[in-house]
Amino acid sequence: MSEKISVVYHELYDAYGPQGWWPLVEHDGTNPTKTGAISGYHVGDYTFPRTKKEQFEICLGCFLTQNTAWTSVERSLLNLKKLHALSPQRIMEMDDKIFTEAIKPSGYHNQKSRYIKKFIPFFLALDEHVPTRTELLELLGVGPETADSMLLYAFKQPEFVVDTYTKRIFIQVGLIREKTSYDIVKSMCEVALKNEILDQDRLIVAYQEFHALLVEHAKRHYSKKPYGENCFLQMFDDK
DNA sequence: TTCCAGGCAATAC
DNA sequence: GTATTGCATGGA
Repeated sequence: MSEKISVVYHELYDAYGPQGWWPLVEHDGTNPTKTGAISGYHVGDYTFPRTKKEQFEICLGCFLTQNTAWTSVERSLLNLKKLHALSPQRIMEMDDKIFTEAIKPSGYHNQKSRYIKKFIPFFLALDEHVPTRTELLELLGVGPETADSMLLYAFKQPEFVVDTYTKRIFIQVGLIREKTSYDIVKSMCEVALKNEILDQDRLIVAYQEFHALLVEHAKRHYSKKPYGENCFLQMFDDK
């Protein structure tokens, strides 16, 4: 099973190349091969986030992208940028209604606004401390995917991110069943990559790329039914 | 018009 | 413990 996941990772990497996640609005890099991308991807540069502000922007994106297309999230982030409100301090100073209005394009804005306003004191209190997964999961609006996304992309911790796309692809190629739990899928991916990548920093990069690659592949072949049309991964469906 | 998007909390069984 | 349901905008 580990071997098969590894094959999936390498097939996707060969097909699409490095993805440059997590996108940042203030970074002007692009990846023209990416579906639905406007800007902000930093392909091949794994030095991000380089500041607390960039780290915060990633956390913000983790909330905003819950069940929402990234293009919509980007619209919200650009609204905030225009208001000079891409920092935790500025958002706390802002009127709730103005903040909520700014993130309206990404949907569920009333709940996401509350989640983020409650998250900010937690974020500021961290200072240089890296939060644990458990600490994050205790926060309102932070479930397993949001926690892992923050840990992997904002805090550079070796925590694999599973999303609906990941499960959809894995079901199609016969790796899991419909009801396989989040934690099981996460663990399967982590074990598979740990087996072949011993260096910690490279492992984190591989986690980052694998998740991004699964999203990219799913956007192309698993967004509309029937899922998996023209998906080249199914050719490796032999074990 | 209908379906879907880089989920989560609250509630029901 | 697992299964539903509400949350909401914007694009295909």
